Amino acid sequence: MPQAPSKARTATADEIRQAALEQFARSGYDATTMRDIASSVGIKAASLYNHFDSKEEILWDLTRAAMHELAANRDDALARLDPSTGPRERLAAFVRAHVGFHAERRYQAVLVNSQLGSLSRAHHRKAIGLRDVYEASLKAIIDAGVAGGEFKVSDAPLTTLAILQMGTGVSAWYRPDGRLSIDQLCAEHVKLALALVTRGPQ
Amino acid sequence: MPQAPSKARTATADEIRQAALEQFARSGYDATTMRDIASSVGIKAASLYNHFDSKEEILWDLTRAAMHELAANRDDALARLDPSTGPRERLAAFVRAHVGFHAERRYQAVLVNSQLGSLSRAHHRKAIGLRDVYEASLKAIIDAGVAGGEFKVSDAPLTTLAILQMGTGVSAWYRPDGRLSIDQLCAEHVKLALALVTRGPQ
DNA sequence: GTCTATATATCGATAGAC
DNA sequence: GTCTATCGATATATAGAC
Repeated sequence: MPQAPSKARTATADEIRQAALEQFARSGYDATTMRDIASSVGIKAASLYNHFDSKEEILWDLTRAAMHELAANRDDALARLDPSTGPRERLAAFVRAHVGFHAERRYQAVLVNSQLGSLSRAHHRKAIGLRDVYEASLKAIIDAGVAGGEFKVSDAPLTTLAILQMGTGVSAWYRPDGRLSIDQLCAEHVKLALALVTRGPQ
Repeated sequence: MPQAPSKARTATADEIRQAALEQFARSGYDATTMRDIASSVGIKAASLYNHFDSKEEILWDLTRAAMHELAANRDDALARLDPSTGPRERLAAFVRAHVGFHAERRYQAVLVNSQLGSLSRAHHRKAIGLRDVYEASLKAIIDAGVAGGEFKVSDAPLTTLAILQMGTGVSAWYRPDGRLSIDQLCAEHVKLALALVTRGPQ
């Protein structure tokens, strides 16, 4: 399958991606220099320009890939469900995919959650568009649950953001050697999300 | 009452604080230059050093103040409650204070939530300490509710982070001319938080 | 306390040899 | 595709006149 219009997928370019992703996520885009990235790869800064046109192009390449993979991860999870699956299981699948991504691929998640402001205006707009579509896909699941009577929420847009935000925050503190496994983390977040759409007698 | 060991409270220093806070929050610490801040105040960059020793000192002054005011805001809200008030109302008061701060003073909130990494190591450690204490104060409310049987949670530490994270996210998207007033926003978040600690039959 | 002028450092990016 | 060398811009911060 042909590649989307990003740079060629050479071994060195992938090493640059990996080094830049880790450093952008850990130190921030502005605090990371082209010399830092090159040093991690074992080459000189000038050589980076044989693979990417600019520092911002590296950030956009990584951001765009991360957001597409986040969406693909959700699509995979939902596609495995039977078409007749109800909103509760659809919400659970979304939350498992969302939280799993934010734990397992936290560098990509941190990039998407905190470095969009360093993109060029044009790329920033595209990123916001992708984010809006992602949010809308959760909103649709919640709306369907409300329409069918399975969910009860006081404010659907706010509940959507709250569920996303709980999972997004995982990327800021999750560590592979932490108290909870990723599976446990996802399971707990499914319970939390279901509690938010299941207003019992309080 | 004598001032804590930050810089003197002169009119110009406060103008610098205001300009720096807004620009650090909107553009990020690294992307904001001393010239930018000075220009907003109507002076030259060199003159900033008559009021602050360094750019990082401005950031720390703002961050420290924001975190102390966030805690004071919570203390005020809890102090207004009768000592015999139960966990549900204590949690509600905490969430109202937390979300209200993140909406009403969103520049300060953004600083605390996304610019800690630009602090010096020593200041960063202090900030993390303040954050941990703040998180622990919510955890204590939840633990008390669980111990008394009013709350039911599957994982108290994770529930604590989830409630904080929902409110923290507000600072990223809230706008004064938005759909919900701050009071409405706080009320909705109280409902969300109570749902997370009130596991009814799902 | 503000200014002009500048020190010193480092940034992203380019030129051209190999 | 990598390197050395460097450009040009800009950053934080300082020195010293007023």
